[in-house]
This record gives sequence, C-alpha cells and structure tokens, in this order.
Amino acid sequence: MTTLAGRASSPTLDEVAELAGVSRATVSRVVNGSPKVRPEARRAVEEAVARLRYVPNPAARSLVTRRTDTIALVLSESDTQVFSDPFFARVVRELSAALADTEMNLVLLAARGEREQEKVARYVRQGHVDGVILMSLHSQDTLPAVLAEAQVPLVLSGRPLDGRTVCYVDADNAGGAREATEHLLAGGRRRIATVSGPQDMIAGIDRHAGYRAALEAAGIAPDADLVATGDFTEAGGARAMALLLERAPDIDAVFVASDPMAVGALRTLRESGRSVPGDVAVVGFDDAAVAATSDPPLTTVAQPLDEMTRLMTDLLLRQVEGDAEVQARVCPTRLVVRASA
Amino acid sequence: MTTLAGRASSPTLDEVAELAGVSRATVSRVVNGSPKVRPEARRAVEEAVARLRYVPNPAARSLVTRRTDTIALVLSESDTQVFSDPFFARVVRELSAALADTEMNLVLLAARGEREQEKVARYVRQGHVDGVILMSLHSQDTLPAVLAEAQVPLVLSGRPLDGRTVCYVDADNAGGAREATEHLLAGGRRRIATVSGPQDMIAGIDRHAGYRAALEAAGIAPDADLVATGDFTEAGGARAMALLLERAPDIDAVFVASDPMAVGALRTLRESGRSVPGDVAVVGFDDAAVAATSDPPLTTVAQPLDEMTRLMTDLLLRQVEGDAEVQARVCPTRLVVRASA
DNA sequence: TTGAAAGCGCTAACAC
DNA sequence: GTGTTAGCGCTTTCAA
Repeated sequence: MTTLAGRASSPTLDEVAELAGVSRATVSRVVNGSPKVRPEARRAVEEAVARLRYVPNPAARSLVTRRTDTIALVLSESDTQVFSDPFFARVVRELSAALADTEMNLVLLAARGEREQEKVARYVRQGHVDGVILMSLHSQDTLPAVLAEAQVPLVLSGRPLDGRTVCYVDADNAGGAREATEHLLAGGRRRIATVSGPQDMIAGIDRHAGYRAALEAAGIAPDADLVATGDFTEAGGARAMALLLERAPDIDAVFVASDPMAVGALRTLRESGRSVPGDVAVVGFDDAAVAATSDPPLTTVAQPLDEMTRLMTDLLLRQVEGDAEVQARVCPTRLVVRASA
Repeated sequence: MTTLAGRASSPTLDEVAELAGVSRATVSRVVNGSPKVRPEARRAVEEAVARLRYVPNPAARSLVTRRTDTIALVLSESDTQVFSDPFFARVVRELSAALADTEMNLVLLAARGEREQEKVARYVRQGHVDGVILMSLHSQDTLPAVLAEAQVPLVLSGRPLDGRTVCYVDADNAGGAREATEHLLAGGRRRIATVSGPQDMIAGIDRHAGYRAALEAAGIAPDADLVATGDFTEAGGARAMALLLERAPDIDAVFVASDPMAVGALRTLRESGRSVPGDVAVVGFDDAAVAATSDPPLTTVAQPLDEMTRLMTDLLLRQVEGDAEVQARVCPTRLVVRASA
C-alpha cells in the first residue's frame, strides 16, 4: 500500500525488520556487525536484507553517529595544471590503498582558484567529511588556515610554509637533496648544477636548501649560473636543463629536484648530444618514468610515499577518533637512497 | 547546561531561532532563501546565524530532502596510470567550472581495480551523491552496468562500448578522425600512417575507424605496416612513431589519435631527423602541449570539451530533478576543425 | 508571514 | 539477546 510502484524508494530498516520478523534494533545490530545477535536472527535479517536489497541511508546514520566515514583529499592550487602531475596520481593511489580495507571512503576535492576553494571550505565545514588530507601547493594558499581554524581533523601533505602548528607529514626533502648532492661531491665533482623546483613550494625550497648546504659544507661557493628553476614539470625541467648547458658548459654533474623535471632534463641532455662527466642525481617520489631512464647514469633519492600516505591516514583517523593529542605533532620522514650509479 | 564546553558541537537551527527570537521554521526559510519572510525577521536571523557561525547540517537536511547536492565524477580504470592523463585534468577543470555557480558540489571518486570499484559502487548506491558522471575507460569495466542498474542518475563520458541505452555524451570521434585524414588526403598524400589508440577504448576504436573510413573512401587499401598502436600516452605515441618510421620509411603523412601521443610522436619525428612530406594531423582535446608544437606542420581536430562537460552536467542535473525522459537520450557532439597547416 | 508539529531513517540507551 | 523508546537536525505541511 505504502510502496510507490515504479519509484526507486529504497527500503528502510523497518521494512527489513518486518520481513525478518525482528525489531529495528536487531536489524541495525546485524547491519553494523554487532556480535550480540542470535545466529538464527542474524540469518533471517541477512536474508531479508538481500531480498529487499536494503542499503542503509548514510544521512540518517550520520545524523546520529556524527560521522560520515568519508575523508577528503583536497588538492588546492591557484591555477597551474598540477592535477596531471604523476606525483598526485601516486598519492591518490597510495591513499586509496591505505584505506582499501577500512570502512573509510575517499573523495577527492579539486580547489583551484578562490571560488572553488571557498566552495570546498564550505563543503568541509558543513561536515560532509570526517577529516581532510590537504595538499596545498603554493605559499599564498589560504585553505590550510581556513580548514585549521574550522577545527576539522586535518593532515597536511608537506610541511606548512608558515610554521603553523598543524599536523603534517613530509619527507626530509632537505636531507635527501643534501644526500644526493653529497653523492655527486663524493664522485669528485665540483661544478654541480641544479634544476631546482619552484621557490614558493616547500618541496622546492627544501630541496634547494639541501643542495646548497651540501655545497657549502664542501667549501664550494654558490654560483648563480649553476642554478635553473623549473616548475616541477617535464617541460620545465627540459627548459631549465637547456638553460644550464648554455650558461655553464663546464658542468660536472646535475642535481634535479623532481622526477618529472628529471625526465625532461635527461631528454634535453640526450638531445643536446652533450654529456656531463658525473651523474645526474634526482630527489623525488621515484617515478617509474625516471627509473626507466638509464642513458645518463642516475642516482635517485626517493620519498617513501607508501609509508607517508599510511602515516597521513593514521594521523588523520586518530584525530577523527578524538585523539586530540596528535593535533600538533609533526611527523617528518626520512628519504631513502635507492640506487647509485 | 546542554553545551559540552570545549567540544566543537556546532549550533543548531533551534539555537539560531532562539537567539533571533523566531521559530525554527523561519530560520529554515531564511537559510534556504524563501521569499516569504519579513525583512526584519530575516535580518534578525541573519545576524544570529553570523554570531553563532551556524552551518546547516547536511545529513539532517538530506534526510528529509532526499538530496545531497553533490555529484560524483567517477574515474574507473583497471590498472593503468590514467589519472595523470592531461585529458582528465581538463575534464575536471571544465566540470568544476560548469558547476561553479551552482549549489552543486563535485567530488572525484577513483576506482581502480575491482575492490575499489565495489567500494565506489556501494558509496554511490548508498545515496551519498545525487548523480554520477562516469568515465569508464576500458571495455571490461563493469561499473557502468552496476551503476545503471542501481537506478542512479548517470551520464557516461564517452559512448558505451556495449550499446547499452544509457545517457552519454561523446564527441564525434569517428567523424573527426575521418576529417583529419581527409585533410591529409586532400594534400595529395597516399601513404598515411596512423598512431592509433587502444582498441579496447571507445575513443581509440572510433578514431581508428574514422581513419580507415577516409582511406577506404579514397580507394586506398589498408596497410598494416602503416598502423601502430599506442596507449594514449606520450611515451606510447613516441614508441609507436618509432615503429612506423622503421617499418614504413615511405610515410607520407601521419594521423595521430590523441594529444599526448602526438607530443610523443612529434618528438620522435624530430629526434629521428626524419620528416614526412605531409602534415601530422591530430584528433584530441586540444591540449596546449600540442598546440605549442609547431615544428612539423600540424592539423588538429578538437573536441569541444567545455560544451561536452556542460552538456553532461545539464543532462545529469535534469535526471536529478526527476526528468526521466532524458534517461535514454544519446547526445553526440561534433568535432571542430581548429587549424590547418 | 509565522509557528507548531510531524516525521525523514537511523543508532543507542535502557529495560526486559 | 532482543525490543522499546527517545532523539539526531532539519524541512514541510497545516493552521493560525
């Protein structure tokens, strides 16, 4: 009588309960995996659920539980085409993997430009998700502050540029870059150029700092001719490398500050017919595209991206569970030397 | 008394109502922009909302409205690294833009592999979103069928491979490819090679069909040596082009079936030192990376991606509004010749 | 134009 | 182990 034929009005707990001959509460227990249900009752409920194709209504559920079982990965950028960066593809993959056998769902929110960032902020503040992993790319981004102030469980991917005390996970980019550069120095090189990353992104800044620190420790004065900056993309790396070859023909070795830039830089090197006596050293997330390149000898220092994403989800879920202690902890991660030419 | 100090328990409609000295219903009307509210009352409510930093609880709201004001873009892939394809970046951008001044939110759901696809299917079936735009990439994908059967408002990006009668939006890939090839034929070319796309993806299939149709219409017999298949990536395009140059040194002109492949193919061409007498013609989404290339002469045939995404959102929102008529409509879109060398 | 009241579908005490 | 009951915060008739 009450069924609107045709309409896809999905069945409720009560209907399942009636069909199974038990109460709403028992159905709820079965659906939520409570152990305190008699096997027979459980079976009856399960059968009714299957027959009715019952699916719990998440709105009703989260109205009372105050949870959504969903976290968001927010990609906040001002305008650039960062979405097609292979690094993000990897992060998404690793995050999905980390949540695979959890009840947690992952949604991606793209926030490019001010309007979209506001929309995303509203979405999050409304409580659509239990927590946020935020990749904020440039220093001018306001989303980290907005979300932090909104008291949403939050983990930043990458150290915040403004020293804010929020939870974050980052690789030891400076240490890794230094390590890579030291490797080149150990090979006897002195004219070590660098394809650096953008200096308004923390990874770019830190990696460049590591490069400089290694040189300084070796008593080598910085030389502006040996520094070219790319935007972390393949094309940017190619352009930067071309610039370096033109400006400083006596380059000894090269330190490149990201995988895609390395792909571009190595290609420029090959195409130019030139070569450098030493290796090319790369710090990045260990993209297959770089690992596949073997033409010029290559040293890579890789972020443990799987560990990092696992750490991020751990920290976020702990906050979601109400563990406020974790709120202000910082969680650096060491880089790992992967291969050496 | 009832306020848990410390806890960020957000204010409710009742609290706003009390502070504003009106009833819950009036607050609701103001929040939802109903015109039937006296200006004074409205002002009082707005002030209270601001003071309390009130944000409506979406769970409570959608429990009664049966809407979530959110749609999902689902990226369904078996395993490949499609997430870093610049094409998706563009689609996401255009979709966000299309929804920018709507109340609708957009979330991205990554479904790679069977387990994630099931998780996404459950998420959608539970009613977390009002509708889905689905990019299903390969023919084996089961998600289109699952979601279609779940009665969720659905628009497919790209014609379904199995002729299912679901709503979709696609470009006229066959027509565009044919047009591009005919352009090469009109230039007097007869040995026209092709860097084709994967033959388990509808865009790959259709574009290849268009190429073949053009040749056939010109009375040219197909030659397997002139066909190399890539995976729609830059690297794949480069490899395919190398293969073509090796197998058929007498190539006249080349038709490439996607932008990233064109970037790769053109690079291979340049690096090889070889050139083809005619142009390279590309059909794709008009990536800036291709448009920027001017070394070998280039003809591009582009999908109107902004129109297509707008059409997708229109069709989806119409379904969400309950316009069932649209359910089975198919919505082809013509390709547009952009430039000619 | 406004308020009172009924529920949306679910979970979680609490009593049995 | 199971059922009863009381809300979660909101929208929406229906009267006033």
